[in-house]
Amino acid sequence: MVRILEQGPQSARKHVAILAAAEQVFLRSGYLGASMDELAALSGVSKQTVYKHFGSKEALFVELVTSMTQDAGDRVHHDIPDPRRDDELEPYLLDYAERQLAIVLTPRLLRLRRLVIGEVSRFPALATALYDAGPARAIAALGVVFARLSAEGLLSVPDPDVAAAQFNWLVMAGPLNEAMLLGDAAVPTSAALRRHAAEGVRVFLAAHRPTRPRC
Amino acid sequence: MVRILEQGPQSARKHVAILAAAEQVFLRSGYLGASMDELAALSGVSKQTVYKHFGSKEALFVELVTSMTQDAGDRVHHDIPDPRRDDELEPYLLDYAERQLAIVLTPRLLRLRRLVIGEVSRFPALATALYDAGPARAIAALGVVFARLSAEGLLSVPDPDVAAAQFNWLVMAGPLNEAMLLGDAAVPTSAALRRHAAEGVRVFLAAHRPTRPRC
DNA sequence: AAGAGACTGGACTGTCCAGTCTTTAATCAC
DNA sequence: GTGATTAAAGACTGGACAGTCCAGTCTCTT
Repeated sequence: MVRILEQGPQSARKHVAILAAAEQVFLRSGYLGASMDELAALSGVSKQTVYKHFGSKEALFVELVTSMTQDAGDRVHHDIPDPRRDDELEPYLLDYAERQLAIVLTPRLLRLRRLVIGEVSRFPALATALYDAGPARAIAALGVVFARLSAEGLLSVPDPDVAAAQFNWLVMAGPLNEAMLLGDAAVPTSAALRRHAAEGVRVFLAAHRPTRPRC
Repeated sequence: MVRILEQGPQSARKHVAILAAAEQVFLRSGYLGASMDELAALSGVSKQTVYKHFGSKEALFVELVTSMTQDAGDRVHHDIPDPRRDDELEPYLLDYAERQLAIVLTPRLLRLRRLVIGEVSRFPALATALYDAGPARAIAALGVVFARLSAEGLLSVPDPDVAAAQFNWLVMAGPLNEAMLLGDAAVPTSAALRRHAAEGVRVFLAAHRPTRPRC
């Protein structure tokens, strides 16, 4: 066999090939619907090799889902700036909302989410991990920012974490729940998402901007 | 329906027994994980009878899910009063929010939702039906109310349907998404849900109450 | 170059399952 | 009461699938 690209040791290459095939097969067919035979064929590797690398269908599934979950969670929390002045607040929230929407509404992640939700009773730990790496992490990070903004008087929130959760869902919930049930094709265009984000930010700021002295 | 009744009460009893067993088995094990043998045994009926009544696993699943979806949708929209005066507004929204939360966060409906989401690619129509009977219907109904309230000056919303969606998700999204991923045990107590609803209503009204003349 | 370990292909086991078929029991007409 | 019709029970079929096994080949390291 002539190999054009020698990308490191064979074993490592097969490992990632198996993971790539697993992603495709599991996301398409679900946990029970996925066949290890098909998966092995798709990764261009023998079944034995799959079992050598991952032990069992269950273990492969768990490893795939946790790694996808971690990656996605990390991607969201990558170099977010911090608003300092009052006129930076709205653009900051807008940017944050658009960024989060763009990532979470990726077809790949939507399918992952559906898969994990459908398997909650079989793999509760995977769902918890997704919640922690997703909404929980995002809300916590936002809560920290809101707490500071509130202390500095740029924002008036009684409870920063509550406000963070409200902002998060105000922006995310509509498109996310639509996408969950109506399929990947129901994800709005990025222009529509930008408008949606702007409406969420507007309401949030209308409720939480510090009251200015009257008259 | 008529056909069933014509076949005598015994047949009708078996029909509902099968549906009850199907609910239990499908909600516990998922579509692929559910076994028709187990389902038949649980309903105290032979497999032949199951197939006589429903034709196939797929047909039984579709009928079960659509009927549960319809029932749930109808239950939410049952005798909702209408706010007339300004001081009725907040109690109305609170009551609506609590009611909606109480119904949607039922373990039975949560499991149904997980099941349907997990089967989006296999049964897209079921998911669409759930979206229409759930969020879409709730938001549309709320939009009508908000439009009237806005026309009467009790509320200040640029777009009633957008506001309705925002209110809906402000109230529902947090608990619902938690429940989706963290399991039925993660549903807050009704007291906690009442507080959560109150916070949602507070923010919504802070953003949308008509501006009063100052000083 | 050579040994250690990874990989292959495919056959194989045991299990499970949707859906059907045959046999048995019940129900009706007369 | 008897014969005909219908429903039910559960055995059965064909196929799929996770995971194992094996004999022989290939790849990496030293």
